[in-house]
Order: sequence, then C-alpha cells, then structure tokens
Amino acid sequence: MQTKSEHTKHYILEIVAPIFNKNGYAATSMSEITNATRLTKGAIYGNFKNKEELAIAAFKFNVKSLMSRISSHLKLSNSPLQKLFLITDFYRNYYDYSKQLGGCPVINVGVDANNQNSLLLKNVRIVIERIQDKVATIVEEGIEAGEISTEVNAMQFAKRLDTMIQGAIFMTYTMDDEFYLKDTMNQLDQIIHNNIKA
Amino acid sequence: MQTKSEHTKHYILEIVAPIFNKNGYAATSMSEITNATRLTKGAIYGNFKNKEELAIAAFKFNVKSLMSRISSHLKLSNSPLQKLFLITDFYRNYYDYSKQLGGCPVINVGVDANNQNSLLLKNVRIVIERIQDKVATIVEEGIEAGEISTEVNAMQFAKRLDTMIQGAIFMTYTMDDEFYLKDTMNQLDQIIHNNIKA
DNA sequence: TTAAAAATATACCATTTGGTATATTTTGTA
DNA sequence: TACAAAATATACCAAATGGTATATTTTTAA
Repeated sequence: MQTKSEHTKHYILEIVAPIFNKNGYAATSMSEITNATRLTKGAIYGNFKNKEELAIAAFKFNVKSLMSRISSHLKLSNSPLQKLFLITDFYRNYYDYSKQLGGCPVINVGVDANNQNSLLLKNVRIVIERIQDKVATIVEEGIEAGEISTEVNAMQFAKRLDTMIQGAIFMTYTMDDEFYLKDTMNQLDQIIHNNIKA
Repeated sequence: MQTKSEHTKHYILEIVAPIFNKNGYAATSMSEITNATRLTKGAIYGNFKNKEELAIAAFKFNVKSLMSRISSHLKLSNSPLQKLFLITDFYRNYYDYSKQLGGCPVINVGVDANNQNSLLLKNVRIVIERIQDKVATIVEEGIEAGEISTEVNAMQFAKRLDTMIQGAIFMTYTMDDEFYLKDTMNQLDQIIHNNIKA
C-alpha cells in the first residue's frame, strides 16, 4: 500500500476516466482535469508523466471496471451455455451502466484513437482481443461439456457476437435509443438457441 | 453557378472533409486547414462562419458523396430483393472506399460529436434515419412485389441491418481487419436468403 | 477601361494549450 | 521531535488556439 501517491492516482483516475471517455483525447484539457479533481498541475504531473499517459491510464481504469463487472456477472452460472446468455443479459443493461464510465470505452477510444494516438489504439485492440478470447473459450468449454454444438467455430462466433454488440452500442448511444441494444440481445439469444446450442 | 465563392467552398470541403473525419472536431485546428488548403484565414472565414459550420459542411460533404455512391450502386438492379444484396455488396468494399472520406463519417462523427457537439450529432442522426428509411422502403417494395415475405417487419429489419453494418465497420477500422466487414456481409446475405426472401 | 463589389491575404488579438522549474507543504521514519 | 523525502502547490513558459479588423487583390458589370 503506497499510501498517498497510490491513493491520489486512484482518485485522479476515478474523476478523469469518464471525462476522457466522454470528450475524447484532444477535447480534454489538462485544465479541465485540474478543475475537476480540484488538484493542481503539480499533483497531476507528479503522478502521471504527461497527458497521453494519463489518458491511457484512464482507459485502462474504465476497462478494468468493465471487465470485472462482466466477470462477476458471468459467475452467476457455471454452465458455458448459460454464460453466453449471461453475456447478452449483461449488455441488455449496458447503456445505463456504461454511462457511469462516460460511455463505452472500447467504442469511444477505438474511434477517437484511430489516426490520432497509436498507443491508445493498441490498448483498445488488446482489450477487444481479450474479450473475444474470453468468449471463444466459453464456447470451447461448452463444446467439451456437450452443451454447444461441435459444428460451432468458437472464434468466429466470438467475433460475430462482438461485432453485433459493438454495433448495438454505437447505435444506442448515437440515437439515444435503447431499442438497438435490447433488440440485438434478443437476436443473439435466438442465435444461441437455434445455432449454437447442441 | 456562383462562380468564385462556390468553387472555393467546394475546394475547401474537398480537402477539409477527410481531415475532420480522420481527426475529429477538436483535434482539427484551423491552422491545419489553412495549411492543407494553402488558403488563408481570410478565405476560410470568408466562406464559412466558424469552425463548427465548417465541420458540419464537411460532414454533409462526405455523406453526400457516400449516399450518391450507394444510390448509384443500387441502380444496378430494379428488384427490391436484389437491391438488398447490392447493399451488402456495397459494404463488402466499404473499407477501401471509405478511406477516401477519411473513414466512415457516420461512426466517426457519431462518436466524436456525442457529448461534444449537439448540432453535429443531430446531423448524424438525420443521416442514420434517412439510411434506415431507405432500406425499409426497399423492403416494403419487395413485399409488394412478392419478392419478400409478408412476415418481415421492414423497419425492424432496416435497423438490424444497419446495426450489424455499423458494428462491422467499427471493428474493421479499429482492428484494421476486413474480416469483420466481409463476414458480416456474408451473414446478412444468409439472413436475406433464409428469413427475408418470400 | 474603370469603379464597385466580392474574395482573399495579412497582421493582429486575448485566451488557452501542455508542460516545467521551483517553492511549499505533507508524510513517514529515526 | 526532527528531518529527509515524497507529494503537492505556485508561478511561469513558449507555442498554438479560434477568431477578427483591415488591407489588398481579384472579379464582375457598366
């Protein structure tokens, strides 16, 4: 427990993460950060090398929160097949939840960082790959357990699921309409029922 | 033909539209614009009231280009059902095409403008609605022509198609991997075959 | 050809930007 | 309790920001 410094870093990220996520990198100024945290530049730059490092830490902070939330939700069942339904269940309420993070970090930073900040973009890609691997692993476990059809290509399904979810998140945020998320999750449930289940 | 001014406006937009689309609103500076166009602030501000008006005009410029490209592609067939396949056909090559625009204007500006610029966001929403209406109309015409099942909810299908396409575009750009676009279009073709066709 | 109008260039503005050097305060420890 | 070290505050910097007032050039029409 590094006491002071670690505590301040966490405090800063707590406040700064949603700001970066909402505004994007360029539109977030260091002065907005000092105002919001009610700290001075000394405190910020004493804990983070520069704006870029802070933005990356902020992204990771949001992702950590998101991933742990999903993980704990998936613990509600031990069945791989049921875990798939728990994923769609999670994203049914994603609009409300992700607003706390300042939006979906994957989409916001993914779009914002493209052509702008290769280090941030790299971090987004790693997160996406991690999510897809996680889903693919669940599918494989489902196949082994006999719950999921042996015909299913685990990674292909993971990518398709991810693609549809990202599309739904984007549409829901841009149109401010939860229909897209809800309806897409219904579609995915049907796909799991009809094409994935053994 | 408003001669000079109209010509310059078009010239400015031609150069500026992909820059705004790539960088986003905040990350695009007026000096970048004067450099890229090799014009001075006098010329820019003589033709556009301010940065916001220029960004909106740039977005509309890109959308106009995109929409006319789709429209002309859809003229390759008179059959509503075939038009649906032409949509997926168009988006199969969307990565290469949209790079000329500096990326997908709908996704880029949709994400960028959220929480940042309500006027830009409003324009994005209008475009999305226009696209969905267009698709829904094709479906309805297909139903009337007996090519598409009467069971199909035109607007629901249009929204689902749009959602999946946006997801695929986001993933392809963020991961720099055309798999997502190609695979999603294959999926959509199958859906059209299996669930949409009469 | 010339004069008015339209278009563009130039020079400037206050404010904000990310960042740093240094002073001050707070903290943990001997 | 004293003191070094860590953490934070203060004051500052050059450069860049969006925007404007005015000067100059170019165009159009008489």
